[in-house]
Amino acid sequence: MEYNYKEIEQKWQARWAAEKTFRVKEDSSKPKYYVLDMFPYPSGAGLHVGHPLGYIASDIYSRYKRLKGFNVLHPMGYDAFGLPAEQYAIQTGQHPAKTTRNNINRYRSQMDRIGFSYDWNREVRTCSPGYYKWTQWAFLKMFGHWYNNESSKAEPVEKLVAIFEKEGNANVNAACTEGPVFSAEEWKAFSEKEKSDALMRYRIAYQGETSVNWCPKLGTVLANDEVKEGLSVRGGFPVEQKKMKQWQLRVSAYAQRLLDDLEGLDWTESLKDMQRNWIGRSQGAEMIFKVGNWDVKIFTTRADTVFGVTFMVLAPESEWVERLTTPECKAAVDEYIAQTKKKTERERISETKKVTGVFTGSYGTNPFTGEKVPVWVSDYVLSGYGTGAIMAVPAHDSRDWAFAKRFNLPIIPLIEGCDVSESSFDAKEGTMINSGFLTGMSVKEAIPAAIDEVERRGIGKRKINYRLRDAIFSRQRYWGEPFPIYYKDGIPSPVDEKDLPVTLPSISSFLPTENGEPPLARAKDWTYNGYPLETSTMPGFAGSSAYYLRYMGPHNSYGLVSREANEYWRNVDLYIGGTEHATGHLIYSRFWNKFLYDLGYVCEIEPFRKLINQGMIQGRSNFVYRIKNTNTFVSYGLKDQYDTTEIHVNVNIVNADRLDLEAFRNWMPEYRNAEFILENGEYICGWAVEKMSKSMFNVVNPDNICDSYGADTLRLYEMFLGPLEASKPWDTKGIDGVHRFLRKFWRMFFNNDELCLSDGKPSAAELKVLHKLIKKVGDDIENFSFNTSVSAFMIALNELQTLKCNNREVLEQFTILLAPFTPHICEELWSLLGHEESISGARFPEYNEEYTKENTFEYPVSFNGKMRFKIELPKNVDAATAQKAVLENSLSAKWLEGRSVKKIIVVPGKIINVVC
RNA sequence: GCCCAGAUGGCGGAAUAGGUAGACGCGCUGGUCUCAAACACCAGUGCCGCGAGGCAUGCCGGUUCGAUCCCGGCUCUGGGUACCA
Repeated sequence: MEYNYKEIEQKWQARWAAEKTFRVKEDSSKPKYYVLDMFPYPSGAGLHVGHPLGYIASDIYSRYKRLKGFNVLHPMGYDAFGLPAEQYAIQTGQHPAKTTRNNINRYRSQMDRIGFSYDWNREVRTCSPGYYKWTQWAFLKMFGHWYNNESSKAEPVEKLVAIFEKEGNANVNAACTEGPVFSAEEWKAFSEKEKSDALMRYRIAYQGETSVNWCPKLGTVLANDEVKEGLSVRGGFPVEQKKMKQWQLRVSAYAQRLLDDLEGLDWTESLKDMQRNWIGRSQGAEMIFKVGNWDVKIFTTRADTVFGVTFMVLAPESEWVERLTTPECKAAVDEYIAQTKKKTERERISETKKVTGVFTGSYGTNPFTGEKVPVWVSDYVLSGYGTGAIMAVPAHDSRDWAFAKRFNLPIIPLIEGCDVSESSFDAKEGTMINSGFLTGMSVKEAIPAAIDEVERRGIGKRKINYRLRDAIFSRQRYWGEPFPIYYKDGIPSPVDEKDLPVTLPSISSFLPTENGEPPLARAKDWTYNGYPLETSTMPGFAGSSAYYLRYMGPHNSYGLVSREANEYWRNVDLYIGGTEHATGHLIYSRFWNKFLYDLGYVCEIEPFRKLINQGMIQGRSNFVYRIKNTNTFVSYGLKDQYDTTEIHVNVNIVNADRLDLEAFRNWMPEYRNAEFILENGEYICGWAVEKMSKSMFNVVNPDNICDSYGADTLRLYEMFLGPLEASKPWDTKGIDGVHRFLRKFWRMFFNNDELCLSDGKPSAAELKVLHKLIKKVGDDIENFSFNTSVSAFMIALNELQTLKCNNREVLEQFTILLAPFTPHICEELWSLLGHEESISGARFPEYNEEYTKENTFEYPVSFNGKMRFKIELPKNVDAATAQKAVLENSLSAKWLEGRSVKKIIVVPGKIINVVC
């Protein structure tokens, strides 16, 4: 009987679906385990072989955990709102809902072919109203809460109102937007609008004027993590800074908790580092500099360098600029600010080295020296960080140094022996000089001493700043969750919870309106109780922030997640996905979870206990070389003899870098009559590792691999390719070896087309092979070292083959071990072995050390210290010979001399353990 | 610039208590089977050398009886971040 993967895979995929093999329910009799994949955005291009890498790993782990007796929650869904579908809609007029549905169907059929063990009954789609109801619900909760720094948690706005009514806002310690202080009387006298505005500064979901990343090409604002190097991540369009009133989430309120709780997570250090850097905690001080009659607050982490301040700088957007600019300087300052406004983010970055700035005409007073220092404006100071104003210490800050050089401002060195003629001395080390009472201290002592003095004099205080900004939550787009907010006389008001979801209306065109409003403004009757509804929609990360909770009970209509389900499944035990979400989704999701935790809706402070980043599978492109102005192509090895152009060629008509000439001629009409210059009768293509993309003709579709090798081979091969976390190019060179292994495994069960197994007791040799494998595979899966476990299977199979093993028990256990990797073939063999139930209900074999023990013996020697070394010994060596061998042959004989060894443990041909 | 990770045959990669470097797979070479091919199986395969032997885990040094592994200093590659005061 031949290994017919096509038949086997179709058969078992159909059976799993029909028998709902992977459906799970809460079951308190079993320990739970929650394995989650980062759900995909269903793009029009479909899945390529890179996408399933993480899914295969998580599937193996899920199947393994089931064999280990766990109740495994392993769901899948779609992150279905987003820009590409809408851009496509603008181009083609097709409704994004329709293209999204088509793409999802395509994804689903591609995933089904690979044989994943998802509980599809729990599928979620972020764009379905039943799902986004809960995204809107969470938003309303955030709108209805504020962050109390005293209790370090979110509390209802009603409580805040009660405080305002009693004593105003002077003593409220909240994470909030700066604004005026008011008394209880003033609060009571406020108009509705004023009250709304005051509360808005406290809400966790709030509307506020802020400088945003505006992408004119996409017609929308973007969050910081959606912009890379001044270009939009989606589309790569330029982004500029613009002040706009936008919905925002007060993520910054949670900065410290997001930082602290990283400690308890089983994530890689590098990923935690990325989050730490993104949160960017820095400890320093706020200090007041008098400028005329004004108190200008600056933030610094180097209070110790205050004696070296030679000027001050304001951000162009700072509110101080207008007040501090003298009439004589006004024209120049206005001109400078107009120029910076025109620059895009990209230009600002690319011009990093160009130092620009302008003098305001005002002078500030150094609070320590009393000296007057000029106040400048420059775009190297950011309005969004600290106070938007700095004290400049050119001797010890490279940016200040560059600025001082450019504008000829004095540079005063403050650290003994430092040379600031060519560059600043930024390191926090050395002994202070020229620094009044700080002189003679080390920098490490001086920093806190300076801050203490600042606090003692009442000219400032300790302050911790975070780089993490509040998340901008509005998008001026159609294909996203509508906000459950309407405007009553201009006051943003929440839609009643019972009226959720606010469903996305159908509209005629997906473009902004003539007067620049978002597409939702085109919707007829976009109102709530007669009042206009918000016209922007939520960003992509809204729907992905709490989806892992919804999987716990996606059909319940009374809550995001039921208490019972949440208390059973708790949080994600294993999360697999790409690093690209390190500073986006993984921050937002943690924030969202913590907020819901504060409100008592979820029982764990962190959503994802363990996280693995699978590497990217890159494309391996192939090239042909056309001799210029001809239709002749020259093989890679001979191309240097001609003047050629390198052309990408479809990798699907290239096999092991050999071009299929006929297929090439048929590939495109222009190559119909192509001529070739071959080497050794073959056309060899050049190659390069690049991103997998359509335009480079290097996309490999998993369907093709399933056709020609089968899903089991694809699964096994993707794991065999290398460590899960490593990025690697897709290369089918080794796939035959993996396929060969499966065929060999299949043949172990048969003799002349007949199932042929012996029922006797396994031999000692067979048991040794089997139990070594049980140990190795179990350990490897636990450590996500799937590539080495595939090798272990190959080695074990070779050994069993050498032993001519056809023992039923041994092969049955081997099948169970292999089942998580290649479930189809294992199900088939399992059923041929007479089992009626799916192999997923089997138990992972128990490892028995007895079977794998080496021939070990111990005997006393004398020696101090403890060490191990290796030595070659003949088989069946006796103790005396062994000792002699150790002393004579070992590289360590010299070292052993004169020491007293107590005991040496010998394994023939292997390790000898020497104990003191 | 800063932070993180990595560098091992012709190739992907093993070796994670400091102890036979190169497992396993690909590729390549030779052989068996076959009319032939495919499949399968057997043997060989780090480099140099006819050989004995020598050299080998990016480079330079150190610790150790012994270093791919630990320490110091470089080089290069990949990822993150970018005026965050």
